Amino acid sequence: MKEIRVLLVDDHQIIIDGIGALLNSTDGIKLLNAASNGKEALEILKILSVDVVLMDIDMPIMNGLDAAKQMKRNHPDTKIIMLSMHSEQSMIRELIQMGVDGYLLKNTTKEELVNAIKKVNGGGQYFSAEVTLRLMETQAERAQHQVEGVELTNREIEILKLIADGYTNKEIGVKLFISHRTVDSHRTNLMKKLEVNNVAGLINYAIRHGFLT
Amino acid sequence: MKEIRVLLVDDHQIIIDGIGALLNSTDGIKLLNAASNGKEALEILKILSVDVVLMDIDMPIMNGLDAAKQMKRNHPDTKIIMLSMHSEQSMIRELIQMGVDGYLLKNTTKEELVNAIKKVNGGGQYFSAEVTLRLMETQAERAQHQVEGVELTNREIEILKLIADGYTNKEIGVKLFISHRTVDSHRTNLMKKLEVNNVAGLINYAIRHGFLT
DNA sequence: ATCAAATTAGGGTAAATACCCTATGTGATT
DNA sequence: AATCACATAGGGTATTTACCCTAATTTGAT
Repeated sequence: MKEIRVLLVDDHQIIIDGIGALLNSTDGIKLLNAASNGKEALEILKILSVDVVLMDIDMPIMNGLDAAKQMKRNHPDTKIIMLSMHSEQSMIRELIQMGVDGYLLKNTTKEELVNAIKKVNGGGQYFSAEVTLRLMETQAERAQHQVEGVELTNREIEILKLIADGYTNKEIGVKLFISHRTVDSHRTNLMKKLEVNNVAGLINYAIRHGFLT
Repeated sequence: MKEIRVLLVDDHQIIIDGIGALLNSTDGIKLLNAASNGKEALEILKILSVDVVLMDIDMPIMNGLDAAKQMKRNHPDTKIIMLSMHSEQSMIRELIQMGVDGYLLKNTTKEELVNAIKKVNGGGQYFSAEVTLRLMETQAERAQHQVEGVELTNREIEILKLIADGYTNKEIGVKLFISHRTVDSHRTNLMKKLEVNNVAGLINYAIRHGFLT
């Protein structure tokens, strides 16, 4: 039987080493190069033939979300499993709509990981039980702000980071040499785009999308 | 030469499996049971003799910070290496003052990990280069709110979570059947305890200490 | 039984945010 | 030339937060 060619994408070297050690001792799975962010992963996909991409969501330079989007466009046959260290409630729906084939939460075991890789390689989907649960809960309870396809401008991201760092509009204005009213405008636009209505919502978004180190 | 007995503490099963696979293939290191939170780890320490504890900071039930504090009190000979997935700026000083023997950031390699374990087992300290750098930067630039030995009450933690979820004082009051002025009192106390002065600071604390799933 | 901590709650005020609105300049695209 | 996205900025207002203060009640521990 042909080996499943797996590309590992994670900015945590220790996880690459760890999962690498796990998968290399598994028959039927061949681990290719590892990439430390989405951009690198896309470069590798241009060169190598990959069956399954195992990718973290939170990464610098290019996050897993954007990377998955591009991969599905350029390499529709390559399967993608997202491996998330947090449990991002609202993002899961977006990923599924995007066509991601699997989603594993942090408390995955070696067995589940191997199982998931084999399943998606065979054309199936694999979502851990916790994800499925959370999905239904999201559907039922929450107003589920999906915020699909939202794009923030550079200035907005810059200001979002400063808000998350605890600076007030006035302080941000001084820092960026603009009026605090302008900062307020950006803040309002951010909240409208992200469908939240206070600073807590903004920060939660910033965290989920890796704007905070 | 005697093997180094290592206890792994992490709530991410995949990391336990991964690092487990790494360390089991390393001569001179014997991996004991793994624990998924600080409380479990302390239970294991009561029973087994452990040379080095390798522990994540963000964990449910009992986080790495509190666990390390207790370990240093009850088992002063056991060495502790903190393994952090984020890069928490302000926490590092606190850990060092607490007597933690090593601190590794997420982008650690297998080599560095093994190196660190051997070094602290021999009575030394090991801090990754990035940590040292960040430490000096913290010392120079930031106001470095250390917040050492701060303890939050159950009610405070409950309210902190709700604030981080984006609820206003009024909404929290309705939820908990108390006056919004009481919520404000708790909010004020939280900010005083944590030495921050707005909701962003509170949320950042909540995240660093794993109060947010 | 007593004491300390936790939780409750309010008075008062200044600052900041949230949320409407309009409007201008700039640079890229068509 | 016209359009559009972006960044800029202000008017106005209601709400919320931040930060002082005091104080009563509850709860748990010695």
